[in-house]
Amino acid sequence: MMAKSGPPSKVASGGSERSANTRRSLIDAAIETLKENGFSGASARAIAERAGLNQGLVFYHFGSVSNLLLAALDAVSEDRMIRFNAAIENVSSPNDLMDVAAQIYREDLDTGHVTVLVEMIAGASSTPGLGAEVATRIVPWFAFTKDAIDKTFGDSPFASLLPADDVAYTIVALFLGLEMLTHLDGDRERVLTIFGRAQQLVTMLGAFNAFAPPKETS
Amino acid sequence: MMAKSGPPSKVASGGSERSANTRRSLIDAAIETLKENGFSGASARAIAERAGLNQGLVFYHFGSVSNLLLAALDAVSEDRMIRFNAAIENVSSPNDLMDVAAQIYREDLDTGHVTVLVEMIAGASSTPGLGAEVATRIVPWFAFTKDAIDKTFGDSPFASLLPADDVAYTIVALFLGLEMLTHLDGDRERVLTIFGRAQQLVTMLGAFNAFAPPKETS
DNA sequence: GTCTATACTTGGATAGAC
DNA sequence: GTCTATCCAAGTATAGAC
Repeated sequence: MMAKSGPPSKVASGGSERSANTRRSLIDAAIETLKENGFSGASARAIAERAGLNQGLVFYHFGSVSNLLLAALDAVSEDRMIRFNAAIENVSSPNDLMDVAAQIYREDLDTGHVTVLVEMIAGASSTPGLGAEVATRIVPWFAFTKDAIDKTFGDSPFASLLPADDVAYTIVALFLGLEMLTHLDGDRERVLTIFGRAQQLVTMLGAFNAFAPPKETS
Repeated sequence: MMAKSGPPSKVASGGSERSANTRRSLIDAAIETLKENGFSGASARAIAERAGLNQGLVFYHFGSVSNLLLAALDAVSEDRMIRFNAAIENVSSPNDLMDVAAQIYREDLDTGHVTVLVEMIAGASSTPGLGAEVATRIVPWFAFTKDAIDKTFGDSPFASLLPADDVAYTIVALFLGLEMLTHLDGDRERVLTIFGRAQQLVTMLGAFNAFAPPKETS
């Protein structure tokens, strides 16, 4: 039987290596373009130029600019989830979690991965149907955050008052908002000091309620 | 002496009433377009069409699309500041403030005013110089939030641990993030219950620390 | 002074080349 | 199957009409 025709399917199965390389280049360029020029600057031409490829390839490989941007969001999400899961692997106390949260925030600022998410959310209202696609792709971020909270604050007296999924929703919102503001004013340090204060607060409340007995890091 | 020529100045002084009306129509249409179609959908054509005006008027009255969008942001900010200041007029306790915060959030969801801000922040990276302009226009939001915190939490024991301006920065970020997520998933109720829980928490910590003696609303 | 008709540029999408 | 040349729509901006 012969190889099938038409544009390559979303799944990478069977596509030639050349095709896969082109797709990967476009996705990488899309991520960079979203970070530097935002959603409204992420045109097929701008992305293809950055990748050194013909802009028509965007439509051949992904069908539309929106689909390419969603593929870029998928790539970023996957990358982040692997990193996040590794980061909370050995975390058990609220204090550990605060350390990890600050570390992750610092990384996100450097890599600009949250910027991609922010731009996609903000840009979603421009194209019918895009919002739903983006919404689907955020679910893992909520799930991850909720797990991290359960893992560390699960037996705290606050747990009954504050359902983990509502807290997770709030934390994700806070990350997005802080990313936006930091991106705008360029004041990295401010948010890092805010994380420091939050950590003090957690420590204080922990000692107060005796749900997080002081223990040395590691 | 004769009336001066050229495009009308930014300040409304001296401009004819007709000019002022046109400008106002364009600004209103720009706000609506930002809310419904986002930054990337807010083109001169889309805005002018919504206003029932020729798209060339955008450039005559504002010089560029970016300038019109900034004027729209100014209008929204001014409107919100008036409302905010009225809202905290008679507020003194943390509990009152939480009530007002929830009320303001509800209004913002209805009017979509925060959406305008979010879209402008996210869209700022597309055009050189726009970010700085937007940043300037957020300053009053921080200032307002800080004042509200000082007014209600100023004599709380937390005040020394958490500087009001850092808290204000965080609260603004949280509002922006919650707006984004709510806009995306359409789940109004979720955030309102979150506000409810936050209020419980404030009450609890207040009683705990005896800085907010229970008092009936009004 | 205000606005419209027109010029030019960029973007999305595809027909056809390899 | 992969990619490029080309087409048409949408965007910004201005020259010129009123």
